[in-house]
Amino acid sequence: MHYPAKPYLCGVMSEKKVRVRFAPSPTGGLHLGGVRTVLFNYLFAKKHGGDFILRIEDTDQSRYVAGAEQYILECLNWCSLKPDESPVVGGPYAPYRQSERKPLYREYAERLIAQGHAYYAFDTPEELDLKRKDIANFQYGHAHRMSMRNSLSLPMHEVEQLLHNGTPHVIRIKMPDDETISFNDMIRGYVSFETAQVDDKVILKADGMPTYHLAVVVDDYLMKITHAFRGEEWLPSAPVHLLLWEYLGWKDEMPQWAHLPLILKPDGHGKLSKRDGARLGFPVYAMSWTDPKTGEITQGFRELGFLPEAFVNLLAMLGWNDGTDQEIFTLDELVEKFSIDRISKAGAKFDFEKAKWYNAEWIKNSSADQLKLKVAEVLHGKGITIINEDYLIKIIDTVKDRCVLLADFYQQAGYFFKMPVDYDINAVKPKWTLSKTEFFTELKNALSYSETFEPNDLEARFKALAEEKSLKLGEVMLPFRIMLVGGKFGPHVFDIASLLGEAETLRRIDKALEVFTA
RNA sequence: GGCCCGUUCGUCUAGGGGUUAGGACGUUAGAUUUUCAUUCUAGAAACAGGGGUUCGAUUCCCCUACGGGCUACCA
Repeated sequence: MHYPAKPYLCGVMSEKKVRVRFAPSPTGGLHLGGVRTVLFNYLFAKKHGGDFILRIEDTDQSRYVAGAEQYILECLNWCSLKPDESPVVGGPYAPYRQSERKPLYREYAERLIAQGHAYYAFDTPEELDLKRKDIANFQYGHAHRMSMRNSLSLPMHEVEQLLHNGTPHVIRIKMPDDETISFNDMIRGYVSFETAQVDDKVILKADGMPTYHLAVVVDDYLMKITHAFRGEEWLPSAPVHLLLWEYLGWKDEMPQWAHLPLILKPDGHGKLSKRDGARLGFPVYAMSWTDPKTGEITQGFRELGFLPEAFVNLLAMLGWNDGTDQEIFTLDELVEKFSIDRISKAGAKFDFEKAKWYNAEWIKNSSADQLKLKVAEVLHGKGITIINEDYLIKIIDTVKDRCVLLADFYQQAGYFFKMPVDYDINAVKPKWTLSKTEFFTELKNALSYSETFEPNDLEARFKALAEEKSLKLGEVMLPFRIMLVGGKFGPHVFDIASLLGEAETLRRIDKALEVFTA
């Protein structure tokens, strides 16, 4: 059986309004690959004037984690990828939590049984384990289903008795013995499978909840999803979904599938996981996540000091490009330029160095005004309270080119608000001389004999005094910097002095002199 | 093991039957900056292998190798 590709009309999308969904399972922090899936969903929807829906796939009650759903919502909000319909904003196809749609699924599963496309199975987990141990490569499928305890193998009266007694059971799809199922993936093109290789997946669990397989089909249908994006790890179960769409009689309304390439570990191989972040020293989650049970905190991109614009930008470039050399994109530009046929097929190893480069670019290209709130927050976290916004703006403008992460603003701007406590004493002390003490003592007068406190003026006075004292500029510039900043970094030293102002500059010279000559 | 997907510099990728195989990150060297960073210039660095098809394959086809995914009453 072949499911032909519907014509994929890029930008035309005449017949139906585009509707896509992101359907995470609320089991913990949101992985960067998850955010990329959201992003591609969102970009595709917005590009085609469609809707982006958030649906919570919480069908596994044993894996439910408190707070995870709220966390996901916050992530989307932080990235500005706001759903048009979701458990919180609601929508015409509510509820958007599968746990709240539970009663709905059984009916469809029963319908499949009535049609002979599914069956009850009474095997206990223990029995299944045993079989798997007994028979190498055991698959619950055409080869073994008749030797299991289910409504296909058992006499009808026995099945009725078991059901009547409320015996725990699941419902499994009955895969055809020997068919070829194929479809046209928007990213991969023609893909095909032999049904004989696929097992009879459980579609309704003993607790009455559907598994992903049933839930995704029923909800995508009911929610009128037109295009389904998901990670490549779902490709092997696609034939189950395809068959379900057909058996339920909805084949003509099946969404077009797009299986996204995976994001891989930077070293070695395999899917990128939370553990890799901890091991290699970079975040994997969008935002910090605290495990409610263990209290363990996993740091996220947001808390490490990434701008959401940069995060979205770098994620978009992991597996997609617009065909030009452009690498920095705003969300709006991405929406405008996004196209599925420019998504690559191969998985991408995550490169944290490049990720940081994106953030540095975004910081450099942002205005001080755009950054001020975030920088103020960073400084505030270090005990610095901003009282003069104009001052902060000027400082951001002079230091933002040297910051890669927002947190760097503390190192790069903190000394504008706080006199240095620790000095890079080794850079000055060994070469300190009495004439330097003299120089700086007199420098205070030299600098204060002026109505202005402009960099050029300060520099001229500084140089004149150095010459007068027969000191090489290099001998006193660095000490001056360390007096004001504490270390060997920062913008031009006279810019710093100018920004600091006369009183503060003189104060720092005094204080540092004490330390240097002690 | 079986099935499915994939393979261009270290990494992300552009390209596509005839190209000096392009860009970016990182890296190396130099310039600028009397700190550091930014910036600028230059350099090293890739079509997995073997068969076809073809006048010609990195590009199309097949095989192999390698990598990845799946193989739960998890998603």
